[in-house]
Amino acid sequence: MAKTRIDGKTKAERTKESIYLSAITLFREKGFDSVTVEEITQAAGTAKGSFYTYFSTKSDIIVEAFWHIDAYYRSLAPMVLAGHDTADRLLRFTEGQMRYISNEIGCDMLRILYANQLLVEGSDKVIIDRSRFWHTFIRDIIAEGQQRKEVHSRLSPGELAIYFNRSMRGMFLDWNVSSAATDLVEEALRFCREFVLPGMVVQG
Amino acid sequence: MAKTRIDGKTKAERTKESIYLSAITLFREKGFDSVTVEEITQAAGTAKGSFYTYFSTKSDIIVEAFWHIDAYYRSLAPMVLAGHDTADRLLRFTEGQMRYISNEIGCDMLRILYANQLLVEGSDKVIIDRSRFWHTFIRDIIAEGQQRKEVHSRLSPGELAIYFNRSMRGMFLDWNVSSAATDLVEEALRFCREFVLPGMVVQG
DNA sequence: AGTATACTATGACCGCAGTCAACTTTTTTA
DNA sequence: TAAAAAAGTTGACTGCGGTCATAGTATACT
Repeated sequence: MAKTRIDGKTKAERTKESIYLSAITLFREKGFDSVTVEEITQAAGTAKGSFYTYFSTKSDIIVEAFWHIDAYYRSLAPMVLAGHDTADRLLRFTEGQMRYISNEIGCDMLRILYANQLLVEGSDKVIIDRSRFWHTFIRDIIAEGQQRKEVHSRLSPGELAIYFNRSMRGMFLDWNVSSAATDLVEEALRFCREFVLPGMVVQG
Repeated sequence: MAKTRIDGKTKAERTKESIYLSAITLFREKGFDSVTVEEITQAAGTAKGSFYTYFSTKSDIIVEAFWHIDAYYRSLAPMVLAGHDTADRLLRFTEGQMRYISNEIGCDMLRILYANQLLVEGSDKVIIDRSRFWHTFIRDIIAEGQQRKEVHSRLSPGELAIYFNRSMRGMFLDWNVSSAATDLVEEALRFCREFVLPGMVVQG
């Protein structure tokens, strides 16, 4: 007998989703640190122990949320690909990304994500995963750039994508450690345009 | 009346140092997570509460240790400045730095440091502090490079130093999140030589 | 010296993330 | 459909980082 489904979801799926949604809502309302796991499960109508059936740490909620961000990045694709050359495309993507992170995600959630990725071993490393759209999209833009002779080819597209995204992670880190003291979009575009891109794109 | 000193140190200084040394020793022996604050203070011959008279979190011990690292970076200066051009110098510094971090500090301590800098607000942000030798030394190398026309001058030396070091923080982050899956020295030199420097130094 | 003031030390206590053994419900097996 | 196995649920419990009121001890003041 197949699993009983309500609204197309098994009981487990519904419990997990309920916990996830309660958590996200509470984090937004009160901030990560001011929410307890007990509070989350109470809001979700279940017991504390159930949280750990579906998530291995409190911050895993945020990791889960970041796996979903690719959907947003995908939605940027048309606007990004409308850029007339590789540098323009990478700048467009960066602008969209930074705007989303600083406006929708926020410094605090990014902070928790990065700390999780550093401290929690064995968890999926969403920030460096190469199967994410963030990576493959940048890689494909670079690959096309190389074909157009707009990007140097001392390195493969995959490697260049890793290095480009690594630089952006450095940007995120600095922004976070400085407690969002600067405007992320502005600062990232400058960093990208003046520092990162000149080494990638042919000429300037 | 001046403070009573023993071995040139006040009582407070001796207590703090004793706690610091016990902590560092225990972290090395058992790893950060397996050491409790109580254990540290016991080894230091004092009470748990005293730890928080001198340090505001357990990980502050590691932050303290990182302020001292500049002494090591300083010792690298002659070897670095023997480099025949700016790119060579930056590579030499990077090699020394990465070798030190991966051999002497280790992935785990770096992990704790970065997590601390992300999570603990109000603490001194040692990883991005611009008065540190790490920053000023790189800045000065770049400034000389600009005078020699080896480095482009779209950006000031200070800004270029921030961007260069930001890239290295991205490197540290990736290395850490991947749990030191690659050789830091090798990977950082490649990243630096093939990706970061080409955008800074004139020509290639 | 004797008192006031600042600095230093203490450990019981608190809050919360994370664990776990017992329990309930669902699914599979026969 | 009944028994066995697996999946999901529970909340009391543990361990530890961090706090705080209290106590102790130096230094400064008169």
